Amino acid sequence: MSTAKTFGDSRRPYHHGDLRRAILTAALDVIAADGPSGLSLRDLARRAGVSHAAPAHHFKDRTGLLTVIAAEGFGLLAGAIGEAADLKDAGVRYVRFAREHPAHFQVMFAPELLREGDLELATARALATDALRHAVSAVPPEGRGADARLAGVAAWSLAHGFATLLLGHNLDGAVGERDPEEVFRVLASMLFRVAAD
Amino acid sequence: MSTAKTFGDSRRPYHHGDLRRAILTAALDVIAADGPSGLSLRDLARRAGVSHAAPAHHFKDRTGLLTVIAAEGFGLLAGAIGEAADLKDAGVRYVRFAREHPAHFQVMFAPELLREGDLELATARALATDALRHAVSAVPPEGRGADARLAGVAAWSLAHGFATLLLGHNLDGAVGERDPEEVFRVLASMLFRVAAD
DNA sequence: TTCCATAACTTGACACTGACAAGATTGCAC
DNA sequence: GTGCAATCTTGTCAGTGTCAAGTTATGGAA
Repeated sequence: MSTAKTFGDSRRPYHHGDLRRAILTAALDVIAADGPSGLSLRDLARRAGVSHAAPAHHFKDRTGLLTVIAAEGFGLLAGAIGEAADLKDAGVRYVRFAREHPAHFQVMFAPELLREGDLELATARALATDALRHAVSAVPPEGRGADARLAGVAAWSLAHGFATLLLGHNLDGAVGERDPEEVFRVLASMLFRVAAD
Repeated sequence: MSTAKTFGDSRRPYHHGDLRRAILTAALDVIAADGPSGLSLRDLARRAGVSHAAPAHHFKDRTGLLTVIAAEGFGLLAGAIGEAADLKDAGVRYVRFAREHPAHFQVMFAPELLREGDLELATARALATDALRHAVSAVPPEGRGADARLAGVAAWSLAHGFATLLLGHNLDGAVGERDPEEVFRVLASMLFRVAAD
């Protein structure tokens, strides 16, 4: 009933309660700070106050943990892009997602760290690409040149490159004090002049 | 005189001869195949047929090895972009560089794996950014909107995003059988209509 | 309420890794 | 030739991922 499962002593309960989420959030912190290479399951276990083998029960592997994070990321991204008004807005939301969820973003595009066959990952990724495809289809044909598919590739490349360079601090000088989203709006306008501002 | 320094026996010589380069190329192979996370100094030592601590003498660290690779990459990239005729060509060369040197490319933009204070890295990176800046300045003002700096950011973002997504096999479906460089040319044309083909 | 199947977690072990220290071997300048 | 510095080896340590086997709690059926 009370918070302490065991008698009123100082020992922590045998069951953590929400270890899975605790490890996930700790992992996101570590990745955002030091990248996926700085991640250690044993370190996450220590942060959560559990034994070194506890994480394996929830995620099987280091790869399993990262795969869950990637799938979660694609789900979040799909939700964000799904609400976009037009393609430029989708790009802005893509950049916003990368800035708000840098750990997810990094892991999502590090295929060598993921269990590529994972079902949840595949479905979440499909959701995100569908959302992108839908945003592309909303652009009037005269605004996107001959090939609609290439317009999508262009938009994705621009947003992805901008987000990646931003997270890697490669644009600190160029962006300066300006809001990165506003800067990206300018770039997007260069790409699709029809759907301007 | 002969290739075998020691008597005609089967034992390898104490000195490798070109261990530094041997380890570098082995590292590039591993990274291209499995990413930087798949890199192990001991594995590289085994491939080169030397003891496990030999690599440390040439690169100090795992970080040191990766920093050398990144610096080499920026040097190669600067050389490639420096020969570009215009900004679109610079973008094409950027994409070509990423495809021809995927290991370099990955490491160059993984700052958490690098010794950021390293001098050779800083100078090589400065060379590359200068080459990019120069390519941007060659675009006529009416072709690049108000801010020249933003035109550079747009071009860099587009090329970087396209290259990154390409290496991650995120564009396999969209590019199909076409030559990626030709596809990128189309994307670049969308960005800068003035400097069209 | 009792009981038990199962989920959640621990303990222990093994092979592997990066890093450091100290010693052995070799080439090269003088 | 001789000495010195660069190159490479051997040995060791702490840290990591992963597996196997045991311990503890939980939830539902009887």
